[in-house]
Amino acid sequence: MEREEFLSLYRHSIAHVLAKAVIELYGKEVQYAIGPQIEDGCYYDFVIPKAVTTDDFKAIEDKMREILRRKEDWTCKEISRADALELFKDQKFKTELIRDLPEDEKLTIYYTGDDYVDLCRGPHVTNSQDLLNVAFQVKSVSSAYWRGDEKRDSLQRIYLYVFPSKDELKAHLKWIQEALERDHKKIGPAQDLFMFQETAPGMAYWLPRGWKMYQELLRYSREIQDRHNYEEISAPLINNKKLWLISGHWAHYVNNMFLVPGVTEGTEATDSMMVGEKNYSIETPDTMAAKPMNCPNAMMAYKRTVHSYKELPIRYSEFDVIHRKEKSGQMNGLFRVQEFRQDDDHTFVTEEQIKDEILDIISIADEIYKTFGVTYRAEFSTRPDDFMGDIEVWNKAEAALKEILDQKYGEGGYEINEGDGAFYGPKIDLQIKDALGREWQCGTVQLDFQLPHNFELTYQDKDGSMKEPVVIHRAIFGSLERFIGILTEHFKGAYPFWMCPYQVALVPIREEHNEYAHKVADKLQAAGIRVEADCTDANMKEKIKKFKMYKDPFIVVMGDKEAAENTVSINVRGSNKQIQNVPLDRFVEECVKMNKERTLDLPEAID
RNA sequence: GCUAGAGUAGCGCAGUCGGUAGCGCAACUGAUUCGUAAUCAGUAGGUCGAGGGUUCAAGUCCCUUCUCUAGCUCCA
Repeated sequence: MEREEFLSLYRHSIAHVLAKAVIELYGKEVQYAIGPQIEDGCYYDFVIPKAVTTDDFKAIEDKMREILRRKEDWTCKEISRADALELFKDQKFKTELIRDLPEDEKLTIYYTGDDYVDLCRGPHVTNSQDLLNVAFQVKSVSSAYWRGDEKRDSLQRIYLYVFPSKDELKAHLKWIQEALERDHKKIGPAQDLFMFQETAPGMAYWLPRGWKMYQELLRYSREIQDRHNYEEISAPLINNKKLWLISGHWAHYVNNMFLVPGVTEGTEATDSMMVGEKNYSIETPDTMAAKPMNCPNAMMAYKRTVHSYKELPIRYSEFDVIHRKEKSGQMNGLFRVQEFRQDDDHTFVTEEQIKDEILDIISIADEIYKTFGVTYRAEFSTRPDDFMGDIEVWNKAEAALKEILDQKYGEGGYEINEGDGAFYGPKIDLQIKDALGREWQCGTVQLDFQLPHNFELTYQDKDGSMKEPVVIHRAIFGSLERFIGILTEHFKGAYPFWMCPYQVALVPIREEHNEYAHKVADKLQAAGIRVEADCTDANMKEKIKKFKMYKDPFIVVMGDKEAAENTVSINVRGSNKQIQNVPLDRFVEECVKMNKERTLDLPEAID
């Protein structure tokens, strides 16, 4: 049997055992919904009269083991729709599932023993005995909405780890443990890169070391964008409500925006407005809002003057700070924050230019991701039901995107999410995994037919007629914050040389070697290398320990010998060996080269 | 927002049955001047996330609230 099938069979069967255990523990009034397998096990969704907590995990596991030891037979039966409805008449979720299946669908049910039955396609084991060697453990409990809809029932979801053997379960738990050590929320503050503080939830403080890295990423982004003829702008961080009314954000996004209420003395709050079912009455004519996106300002920058078709594409990039208010419980370290910068761009193109422009964007993405050695997965999201604009334009745009994706990743080399595009246009998202295997959207390329329309943007075409440009929104890092979070976990805090806050750390052995240390520091600095030195009277082991903690790529120790011979002794990050007797000039040269080439790995030797 | 968990010195943690808050590292002072990840000695550091309640007495029990973590939903 293939491993996949094996896992599926066992994990899915264990889910049934979990449901049976929960019912035996908490009574017949338990409502059980669905229990699929997932990457590291399975889960099952329930309505349980009591809240399940970590204290209950052991009881659940024990009950499951007890059930397995009964060695009950699993029997499968085909059943009519009517009989199924009768059988599950007390189970509201099962009833809904049955009703949603096509009339002629053959229904199967599985009995585990004779007192537990579940609606299920199967297949399953034939006797609980087959599951006795399977290793499982309750992982966690969380709330989950029935059918993923927050307006419907809130269920208790119990997650299990399930593996074919104890060893594999153990290995998996160890992997999780190691992943936690890569956690950027631990590494970041430990290396003095960034921190969070209660008075500004979801908004990072960038500390001196982290800010150096941040600036380095910006520098890299600018370097590439210059090469591709992007022009950088910067625009107001807060804008009057009028702008958001035009862009549509007030109607579609106001719940995610930080408002700056009007405070002009004597101004009546006359301008109340219904958004959904909420009445915003605090507004005055001078109500402002922090920008959650850069697009409206970019539209205004374009609109300041008339444009000829000869000017297009026009690429306005910007790195301004944006704010998005999130519901509590949604924040997650740097992965999900309320204040961040994107490597954002709005490109204004003619319809004919869409394809070439997107090819160029993808080539930029490939270049950038390759520099970091991270891999990504592309997702294509197409026209949703509530789309706006001309369906012909949509079709053309989707066809163009699809052609690019097929060409680039091959058919089936990317995921298609039908109907998942934005109401204003289709999009391509680039997803990257974190240490725990969770995927985060980083890069995004979105076509927009709506904003140019709302802002009445035009260009004058060859024949003298005024036409509407298409806007491409794109970001490669996505948000700098999220990307740095991803990189931190990817590199476990040992970043590539070129982006490290400090690239070389200097350790003079005794105070009399400080003079030589200053000379080395000056030389490196003059060559554009970020260098830090510890010229205190601490002993060298302490100095080395501190710089190891910061994961500086090169720790250079210098004593009598080095000062006399004008050389350096290099302790390379990740290795206990030293590279000795390297002439100072040769070392500087090597550092400059690594910066220029943005080398991923550190050298084992410097000849 | 929902479910569960967590919050004690800068960091990592201990604190039993409710009885005056402790350890290690880091910091500071002094000694040590050292060849590749923890030299020695001393000193200082806390409104126990915040607010309220119970009690003679609360880090500990109860309520409210904030922040963080995992997951759900939503998103870059």
